[in-house]
Amino acid sequence: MGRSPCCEKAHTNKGAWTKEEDQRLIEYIRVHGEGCWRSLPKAAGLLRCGKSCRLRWINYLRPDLKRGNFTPEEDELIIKLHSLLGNKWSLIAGRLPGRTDNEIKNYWNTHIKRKLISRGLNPQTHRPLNENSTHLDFNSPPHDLALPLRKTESIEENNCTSSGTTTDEEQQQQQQQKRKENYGQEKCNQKLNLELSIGVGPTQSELTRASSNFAESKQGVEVHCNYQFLEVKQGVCLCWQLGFQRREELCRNCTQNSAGLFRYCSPLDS
DNA sequence: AACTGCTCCAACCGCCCTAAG
DNA sequence: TCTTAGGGCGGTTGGAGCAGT
Repeated sequence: MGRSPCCEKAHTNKGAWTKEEDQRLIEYIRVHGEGCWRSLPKAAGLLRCGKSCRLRWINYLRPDLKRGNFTPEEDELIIKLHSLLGNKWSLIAGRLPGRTDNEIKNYWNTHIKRKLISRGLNPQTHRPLNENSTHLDFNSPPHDLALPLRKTESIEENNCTSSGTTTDEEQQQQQQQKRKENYGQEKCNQKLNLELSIGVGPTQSELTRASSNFAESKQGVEVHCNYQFLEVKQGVCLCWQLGFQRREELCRNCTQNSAGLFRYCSPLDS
């Protein structure tokens, strides 16, 4: 049994919004406020999916949106935040008032990627393009790591292909693939208590202090973040947890603070 | 003018998470 | 504890607009 669709697709409009639809949506939200997107279209007299209404409002109609080109300061802030957060566009957008995750995502894909490449940097890793990849890759588990089956993983979940039949080997491959895909997320969600933070320098005292917030100017765009810190639970080197370090002892990338927590620390610009 | 290729971005899709029952 | 609806998110797509030929 699959999930029921979010709306009756046969009776909804798709594609570009008309001015009339925009006006109806704006007017409805002005009177009733945001919320309950599923029932909104009917109440507002719109032949649209609730999700579509939400997207239209959040990405285009919201009155607090800042339209227009990104400033160089915003460019740099996005780059810095991406180097820390990866493709967490909503988190990045949260640091750029008036910008939406969709807008930033599009801008990243169309402008900033190229900008970084022209600087000789890999847009995903923020490291030099010609450098051998030795950084922490949160999306790939170590090759030799035996990954346990998740509790929620069922055979039914994995044994169907588009043709409807699979061999045992295919099933195993699919399960392994799925586990690999889940690995990075799982590491972050379950085993690591990651505290992302941006600081101003590499010293130990600053490491402690740097669990803090961004150093922001009045406009919230001037950010000093030459280093990235990832903090993990007591007594375990982060690199070991991720499988990049064979022994639990401290590796060269991690430092231990006074609370016994291990931090991964690497310069963003290196 | 017509065609082609490229860029940009609004919108959609499908999955995941979470709160409520 | 389990199920499900609803919201949120990241990845992808499609089409409008523009430049080059």
